[in-house]
Amino acid sequence: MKIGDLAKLTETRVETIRYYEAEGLLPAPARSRGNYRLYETAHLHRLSFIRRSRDLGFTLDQVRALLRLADDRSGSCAEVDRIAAANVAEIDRKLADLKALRAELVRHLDDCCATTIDHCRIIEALSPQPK
Amino acid sequence: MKIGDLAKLTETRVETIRYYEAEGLLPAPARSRGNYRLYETAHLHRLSFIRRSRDLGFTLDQVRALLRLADDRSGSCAEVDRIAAANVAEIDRKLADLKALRAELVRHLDDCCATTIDHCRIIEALSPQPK
DNA sequence: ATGCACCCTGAAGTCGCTATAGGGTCAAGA
DNA sequence: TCTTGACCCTATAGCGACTTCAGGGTGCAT
Repeated sequence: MKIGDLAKLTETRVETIRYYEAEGLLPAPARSRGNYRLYETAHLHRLSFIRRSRDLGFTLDQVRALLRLADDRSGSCAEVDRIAAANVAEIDRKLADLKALRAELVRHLDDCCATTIDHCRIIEALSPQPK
Repeated sequence: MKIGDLAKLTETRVETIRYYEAEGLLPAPARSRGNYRLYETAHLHRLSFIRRSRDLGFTLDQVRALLRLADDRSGSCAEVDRIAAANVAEIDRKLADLKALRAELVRHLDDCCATTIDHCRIIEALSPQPK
């Protein structure tokens, strides 16, 4: 399987696959006579795992750790849980931040009567000295 | 006022202030005999505006636009509203994504009995071929 | 004169890709 | 046989918004 086929199957850009290889996330595959990368099913599985992890918000470093952990089938999954829980905690922080942000922005937007800058509540909210 | 003082007043790192200057967001201040940057109150106001905007999730490009708009006190604030509304829309997209992410992660975490990798629901969820 | 906190510049590093330049490979069609 | 076109290769630079680093200079107190 060539890189373009793998890209289509995993909905990953070709450049991203090469990037993962350079980053050591995906093992370097065999090469054809014409120096094309030739992938096996194992690569497809590994790349799918990586993409799925990324979709769930794990960083590449976390993916690296998850891959390492997943390879030891008899190991404890406590560390996996820890990584996933850390991810949830991180998401919760972002959610809280974004909600507060949104509330503040909407408040100013609602206040703003949309006339001139001089009376714009948004600019006013951003300015250090209240008019 | 030296750069460190300005940094403290605005809770901004010194390097970030210099970065804003290089990016044209903050005008270059006068210099002391020893080549230290000497800031005026106007700089403090402008930097506060920038930081507040960044805190509200605006990109540096948006901040640039807001600063330009804010300078024309008699102009219309419709454009300001547009930028803020775009920001809210962006935040809403991020919120939706994060909520979905969180739900999926938590679901797998709840399922996981925390024994070995071989039975770990999280690893399983990430793996392409269900065990 | 020495130490220390602060300041300077310029360049490189961060994350996770994406894009660009400049080429090579390979199968099908004229 | 030649050419077209889709695909592949490497190496390098770019993105946003900073942060870090290397290698110095300044200014004040002891």
